[in-house]
Amino acid sequence: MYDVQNRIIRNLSALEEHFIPSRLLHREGQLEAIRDDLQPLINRRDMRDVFLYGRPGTGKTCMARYVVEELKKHASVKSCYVNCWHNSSRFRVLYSILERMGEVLAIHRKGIPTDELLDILRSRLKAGHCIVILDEVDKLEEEGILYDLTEMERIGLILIANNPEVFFDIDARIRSRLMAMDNIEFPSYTAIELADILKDRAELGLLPNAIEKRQIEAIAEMAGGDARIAIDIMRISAEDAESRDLDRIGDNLLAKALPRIKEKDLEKAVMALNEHQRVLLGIVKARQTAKASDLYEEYGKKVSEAGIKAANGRTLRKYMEVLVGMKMIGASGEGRWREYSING
DNA sequence: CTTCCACCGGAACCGTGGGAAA
DNA sequence: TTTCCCACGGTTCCGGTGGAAG
Repeated sequence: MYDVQNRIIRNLSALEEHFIPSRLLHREGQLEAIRDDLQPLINRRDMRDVFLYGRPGTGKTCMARYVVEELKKHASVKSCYVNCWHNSSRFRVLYSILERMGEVLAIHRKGIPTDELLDILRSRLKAGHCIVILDEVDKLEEEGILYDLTEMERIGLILIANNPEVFFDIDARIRSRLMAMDNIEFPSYTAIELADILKDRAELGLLPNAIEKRQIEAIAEMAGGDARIAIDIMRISAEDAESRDLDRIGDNLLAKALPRIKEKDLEKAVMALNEHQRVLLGIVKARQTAKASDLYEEYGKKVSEAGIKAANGRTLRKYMEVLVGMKMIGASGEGRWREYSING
């Protein structure tokens, strides 16, 4: 569909999360390094596995996709992207890989053992190499899958995580394999670098004069080194301006965009919780800080008021673990002196 | 110093639900 | 249809921990 009557947005997809730009600014070193690691695939040899780490919005995922797409123009390899946040078990990771390789029909059976998935994958790989991008690899619950995949021939891994601490308290055999990978750091962008990236996106996604250079610099300053946030601010304020039928983005819309992004992110995260987790989160939020004993006591009260069957104590601790892992709640102290608090 | 207490978290276990084979 | 097999979320069990109480 052509956006003929649009006054702000030229091409919305260029401002969305999964867009892969034709060039990646300020990542020349990383790009070269990964290209070198993938190089052997062109001659049908195994690539060197890579591990990309850095804070959110530093271009890791984008880079991985970019490099894989680029390579596919020169080599016949398959590729698949798996997000370990949603696929955290050994079974789920393998299932996703096979699914993205087009093997769904063959494995419709639900009662299939995980080891059989490994065998299927192994046999499919006889046909050629496959690059697997494992995003948010630090969210994996069964790290053993990393061992399975690293020992498999014709599979190339691109692992992505927020911090290199995935290496800590992990099985030594797996750790040594991770250490042997090419570890590539993605530092946060500076405001100047972010402004360059935004200029590129604005050229693709927005109509001329929809946004001023000065405003782009302001967004870059706001985003705190996070390209995802920067581009989101631009997209949301552009959509806002478009819906108000303006012919340029107003400064007031820019200022409104950042809190809206945070709000949306939180909303999305809360949606993913179950009712017990929401009760727990609500209690900590209301009190700002809660000792474990008080938290569980109040949970019991709230839940019986609402007529919900209380979850087992161990289950509650697992729920709290999830909440803390999502950074929605902070935790300090040990044992019965553990105290939970609201972040930020 | 020893025992107790209340929570933490790993591991084994169980019930459930869905798909396939008999 | 029944029977079997499996993954998965939740539960049960239990050793660990460290300040408080005796």
